Amino acid sequence: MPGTPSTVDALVQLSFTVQLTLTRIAAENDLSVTQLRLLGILRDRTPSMAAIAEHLDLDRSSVSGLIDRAERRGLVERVRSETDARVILVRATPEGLAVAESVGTDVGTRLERMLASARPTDLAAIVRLADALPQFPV
Amino acid sequence: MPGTPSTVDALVQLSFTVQLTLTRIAAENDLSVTQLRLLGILRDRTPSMAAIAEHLDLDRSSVSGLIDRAERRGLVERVRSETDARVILVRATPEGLAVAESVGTDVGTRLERMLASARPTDLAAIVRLADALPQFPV
DNA sequence: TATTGTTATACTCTATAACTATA
DNA sequence: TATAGTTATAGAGTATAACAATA
Repeated sequence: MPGTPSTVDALVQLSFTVQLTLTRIAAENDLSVTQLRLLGILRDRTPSMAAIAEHLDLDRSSVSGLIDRAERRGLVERVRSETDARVILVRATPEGLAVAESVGTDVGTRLERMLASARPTDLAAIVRLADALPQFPV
Repeated sequence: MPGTPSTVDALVQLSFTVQLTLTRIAAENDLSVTQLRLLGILRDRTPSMAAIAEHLDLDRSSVSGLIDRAERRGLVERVRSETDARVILVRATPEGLAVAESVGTDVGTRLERMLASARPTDLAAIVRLADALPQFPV
């Protein structure tokens, strides 16, 4: 009984539990989940506005506002591309990086604690599933 | 290697994939994810405003607005409780129920399709995990 | 012409604080 | 006093449409 209702229900429930954890950690740091995701991206990249939009599956106009607010808070900065004058690159500030590190550690700690009682073989299944599934749904 | 980074990463990624699916299905039906969840709750219940707030982990004032908008669109209706004059119960209209059914089927279909290539034993693990984990995180 | 990013606008979602009505 | 719900307000997030600058 592979793709049964109970499987789908479990997946949705699991997803909301994770999202609620992320929402709370974000709120504790005065951030939204979207800002959290943004900082996660900027930990190891300096992407263009367009690349961020694609990554977050948002319209470019939404990203403009997102970066405006993050910039106003000193978390990121806009940098002109030197090879294409149309392009704006977004880079985390030192403070932004510090917040990203701290929040990332927090997420790890909280979710690991949540998983503490689970069977190791079930956790291995999660990793296999995430690898097998398309990151962007059809 | 139970609660390792890779496990946490997989869980977060899985969660965002599911959320993206839900967001898209909601958008196709001109709904938000929150309205989707609301309709899901009202499929088999007629809860009070306070009960909805608890279920969705929202402030009561947020639920007031949520129900305002759903009511304006003819999806739900407010009903006075007959046992406590302070309480307002929320009931899905026939149209709201129809939308809830349709969307519910859609979610099932899309997620099952997404899971089609997964191993049955991994899906069983998902169900066990969802059962074992606290629905409301610590 | 096509692409990148912004702005104007409008809406949903959310919380805090102050309020009314009922228990 | 305590609880249920609403309103006013403020801000974040999001999309669509129209725009300017650059390729």
